[in-house]
Amino acid sequence: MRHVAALAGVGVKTVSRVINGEPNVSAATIAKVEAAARTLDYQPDLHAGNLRRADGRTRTLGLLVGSVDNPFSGAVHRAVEDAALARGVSVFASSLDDDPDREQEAVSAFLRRRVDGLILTTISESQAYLAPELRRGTPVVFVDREPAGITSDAVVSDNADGAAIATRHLLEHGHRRIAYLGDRHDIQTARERHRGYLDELGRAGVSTRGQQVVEGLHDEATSRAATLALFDVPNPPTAIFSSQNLVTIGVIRALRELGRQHDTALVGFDDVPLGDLLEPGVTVVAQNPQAIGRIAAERVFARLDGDDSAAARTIVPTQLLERGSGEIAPRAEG
Amino acid sequence: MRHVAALAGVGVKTVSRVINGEPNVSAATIAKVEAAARTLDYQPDLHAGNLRRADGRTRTLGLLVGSVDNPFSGAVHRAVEDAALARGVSVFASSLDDDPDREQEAVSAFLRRRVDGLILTTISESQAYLAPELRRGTPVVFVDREPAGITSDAVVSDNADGAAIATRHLLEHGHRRIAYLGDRHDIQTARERHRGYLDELGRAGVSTRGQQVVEGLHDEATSRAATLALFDVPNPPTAIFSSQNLVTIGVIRALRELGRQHDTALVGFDDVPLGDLLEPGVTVVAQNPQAIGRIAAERVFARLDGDDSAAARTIVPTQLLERGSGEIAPRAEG
DNA sequence: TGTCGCCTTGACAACGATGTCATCGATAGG
DNA sequence: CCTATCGATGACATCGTTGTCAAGGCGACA
Repeated sequence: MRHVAALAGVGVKTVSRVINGEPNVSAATIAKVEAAARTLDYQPDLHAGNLRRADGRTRTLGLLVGSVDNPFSGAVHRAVEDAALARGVSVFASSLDDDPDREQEAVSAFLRRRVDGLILTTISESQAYLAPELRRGTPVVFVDREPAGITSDAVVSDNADGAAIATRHLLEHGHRRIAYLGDRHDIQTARERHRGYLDELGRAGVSTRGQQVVEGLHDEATSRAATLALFDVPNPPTAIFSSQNLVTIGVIRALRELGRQHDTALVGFDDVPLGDLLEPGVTVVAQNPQAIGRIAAERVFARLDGDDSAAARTIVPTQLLERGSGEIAPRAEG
Repeated sequence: MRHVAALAGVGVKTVSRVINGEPNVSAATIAKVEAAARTLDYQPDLHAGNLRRADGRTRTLGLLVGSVDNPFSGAVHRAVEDAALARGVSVFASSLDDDPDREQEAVSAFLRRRVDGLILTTISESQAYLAPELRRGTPVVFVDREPAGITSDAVVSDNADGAAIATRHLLEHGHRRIAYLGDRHDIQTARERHRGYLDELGRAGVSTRGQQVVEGLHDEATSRAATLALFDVPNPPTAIFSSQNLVTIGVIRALRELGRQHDTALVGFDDVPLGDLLEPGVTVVAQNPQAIGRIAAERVFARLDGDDSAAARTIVPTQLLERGSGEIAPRAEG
């Protein structure tokens, strides 16, 4: 900026005025400064400005998702980016990998960079460590999973309800042996989905005792292995509820290997890419990651714009997509 | 930091020393400062530090990909993040949407935030506008597509070669009417893939005249429509080469609607999620986005570490994955 | 015991920008 | 013609941090 001022033959403050479009600068001066800026290919330093600027905004957001490589996360990310772009805000994106240390690291990196707001998927037992930052006025919106040990905005799917819908769907198609394949128990949504499954069985008066329940599945490989094991017993399940997209994919692989994809019902939680093109099509309780991301971003910006209403939990509806795999009838008892 | 210094009863410079782990601070002082920092929940301001710091590094990277929502982009992003995380670098990720204005906007936003390096997928005709920034010493690595009007590192797939492999594969299976469904012609990789297709037909002595070539396809919907139209002529193609993942998905949808997925061969460029689970499995020339992202990040960091060798173009091999759709024999002439 | 040198520490300027305020000249009003 | 007002401009302090440098204290060594 000094250089631009020197080249244009004006003071730095005048350059600042031109760059920021402040009023009360003569047309001739504006032209001189703009020419100089172009010549020097000047880009203002946003951070230096922020240091002194009144609002102290970095026009930057921190986003923590499961993994930027996961379709659900990608959709959330894209929605957040779209909302941010409209306001000239850039987004730092990081992957959680369901690792509490990564959560801490990422949040800390965001805060050191003075992001204006945080949109977080979390895994650690408590997010109480964010309390000081919240008091400082930084908006924090939790996505996908609700926070613990702290109160702040959250945008989530109704996991228990969605799991119940999936389970009911299978019950309604006559299944009574419905295996549950779930993610790690330290994940809040996994616990909720497990609960929804059990509750629905209970409501239907179906014993939860005889059901095969496997938790701790986190990727395709472990899910595939767990599915294969399901059929290694006398009375294998006639239906499977898989509570996460990668788990669902593992189940599909295993069922194909066993040649049982057409005689074992499957409903997954969270949509699977190209799920409608598989045979059978994969019936899922789909979440709405676009809406989750969009609403979370809107919430952050509303807070930044001064909204100080009480922290709210927004529930984004799930939707049962019947594509075939969930509508398979139970095998005749054998 | 002033507050921490005041609470600890020391000077700000001493706090700075403790925070940065500089030597020559007494153990007692370190303890006092750390206690004060914890009490106040102090987070150093990275940007303020950078303003004065000698190296002027923000420990920040700008990444521009097709769309953070696209599986290819997600994989690149994840690889870049992994490399960056190891060095304490955070990543700004933006989506290009193949829009030149977005390219300019995103790069400008990155530069205003003083990123240490850029990893870019580009669409505008020339990246000459980056020359001043390059001269300033900012490493710029182009991914997926090569730059124009400027020389800098690039990490790409061999698009023409991959397209030739796909085409040859179809020729070897006896096809002579091989339709080409491609992306917009202003995309460098799309042109390369088109070229590879034509070249291979030429090498095989197959006329390119009679082939149906549709370009300008950018999403599932347009690709689906174009595919349906392919079969609206007297001698429809017996094979299709689709030059991009979304285009491939559109083709699959259309072939299913027509009931021709088992009698029309298909090879796609770029892998498709769950492509191995479809029926038939989708034969593709797969790229290696993980490697592309990783190598690009390594390149940026090598440059930052002082590597000033000539700009290099790294070609990441493609791989033909035979899964069924590409091995379908031509229909008997009718 | 004096000197030297090392460890420890803080005062101060500087990074690149913006907020505040004073100055200057021109214009309008009396 | 004088003064009040306003537009245009720049000097200067400041944001939070680090680089530089000097000073004070203490132990070691001659």
